[in-house]
Amino acid sequence: MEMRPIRAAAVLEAGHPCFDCAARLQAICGVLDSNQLREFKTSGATVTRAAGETIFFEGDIATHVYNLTAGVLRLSKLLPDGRRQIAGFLFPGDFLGITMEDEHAFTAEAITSSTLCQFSRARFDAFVDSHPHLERRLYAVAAHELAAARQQLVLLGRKTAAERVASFLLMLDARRTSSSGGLGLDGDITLPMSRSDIADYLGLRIETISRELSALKASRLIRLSTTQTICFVDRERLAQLAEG
Amino acid sequence: MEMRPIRAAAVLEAGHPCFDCAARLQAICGVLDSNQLREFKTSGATVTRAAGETIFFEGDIATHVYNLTAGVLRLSKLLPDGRRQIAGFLFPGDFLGITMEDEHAFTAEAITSSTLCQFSRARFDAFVDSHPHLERRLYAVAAHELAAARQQLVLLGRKTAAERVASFLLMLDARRTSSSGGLGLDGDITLPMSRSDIADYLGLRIETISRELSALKASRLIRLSTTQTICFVDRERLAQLAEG
DNA sequence: GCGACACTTTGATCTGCCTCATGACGATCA
DNA sequence: TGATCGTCATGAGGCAGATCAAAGTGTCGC
Repeated sequence: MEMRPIRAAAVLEAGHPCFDCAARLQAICGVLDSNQLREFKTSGATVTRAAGETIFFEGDIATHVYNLTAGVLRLSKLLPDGRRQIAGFLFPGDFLGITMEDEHAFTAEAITSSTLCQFSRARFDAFVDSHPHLERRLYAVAAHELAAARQQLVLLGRKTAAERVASFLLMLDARRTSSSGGLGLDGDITLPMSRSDIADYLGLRIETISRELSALKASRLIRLSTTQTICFVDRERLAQLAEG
Repeated sequence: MEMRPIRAAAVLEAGHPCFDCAARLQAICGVLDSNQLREFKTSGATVTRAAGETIFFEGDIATHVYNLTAGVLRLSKLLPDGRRQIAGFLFPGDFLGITMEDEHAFTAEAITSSTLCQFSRARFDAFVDSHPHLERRLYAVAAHELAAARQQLVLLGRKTAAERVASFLLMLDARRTSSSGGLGLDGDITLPMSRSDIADYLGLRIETISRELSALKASRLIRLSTTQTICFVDRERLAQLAEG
């Protein structure tokens, strides 16, 4: 099932509600033309969350779906004793709320100050019903997320701590190139999330993240400008390390 | 996006190509009526694989998609040094081939002798294009697989060996109840896969699987009729163990 | 039945990452 | 400037699960 090139006009007229949305072409909205987009946008609302605030909790009834237009989110789940696993990070353009269940299986929280387009599930479904290429786009998004999750299964099931951290840095860089707002000079990437978030994403402890980053730095594969800014020195060897 | 109850007739006339397909109602075919189903089925082919044979390799061009009608498959990936991760098992009724990439990211192999309905990607896409509720069903399948994969992320990232094995047994039982062919008396479930497959699915070694199953047996949570047949003795405590 | 082989179980030891402890660093604010 | 707090880094030691080794069990062909 390929994406047919139903391309929306890249430029919107001034005054369009999505005029200054940087994420529009990355998001599912990318397949809508100016009029469809206006209708879509006005069927929902814009909501913002400060860093640390929650969009929804695991177990909440899934009443809405969202498009993330600015900021970074994490999707996480807690075990009864407090162990936490982060299933993924969301960047501008990402769709939030793929599920066929009544309840959310994961908690969604803002890592940085974030902006989202919010739609009620009922309205969203109705809109999708009448826009077949949007439905197709949604399937593509789900398939993409599935591929990413399965890739992460390999990492969590079989990779060493060093391989996990290397894979993570490369993955983050790959996404930054396409969508994220965390830009920098050349090989510089910004880590919007804390060591704790990285650890819970990679199935490690924060001490291990620190140690592995220090080791990568000592082997001259990366440099750490600040604790949140990383510069690739030898991407080749990093990629080798990531795959074992 | 809910499933509207576009329900196909449950009973097919004799002579219909899908007449004796046990998986029809579980598979994506469940939303097709008798005529649509005939058209669909005859647009593809039926293929069989013996235990251990491969349907496709990771890296192969994704030329076809499949419906598994009988048997059990595994989806796996190898790291260069031979470490293997199994991303999931497929049972009758499951759809194989959700991807937007040109290449398969995982290898699909038959664990038991299996039968599949095979469709060329092009024909399948065309058929889906003209059957909107099939498209919706595909999205539901992708969303379901995504939820399962994320659940597995929690297991691989944060659960102990004992918790993983307990979770696995319960998950297998839950699927058997709905679709699998591995029936048995009451609480008996059949493990169609080897210890090695279980280990590579749970991110453990086969010795650990053996030890944990022995431990569950010793604590009277399960009984092992044969090495491949397990009987739940205390499902309650098993479920508690699975969640920590 | 018998032998060969693959899979599974069990035991002994090892190790990679976790746990616990402590200190460094940066941000905020008085 | 210094005090307080949260995040990050680093060291020492421990443990869950890996690794290595060997014996038990089932299956298949003859």
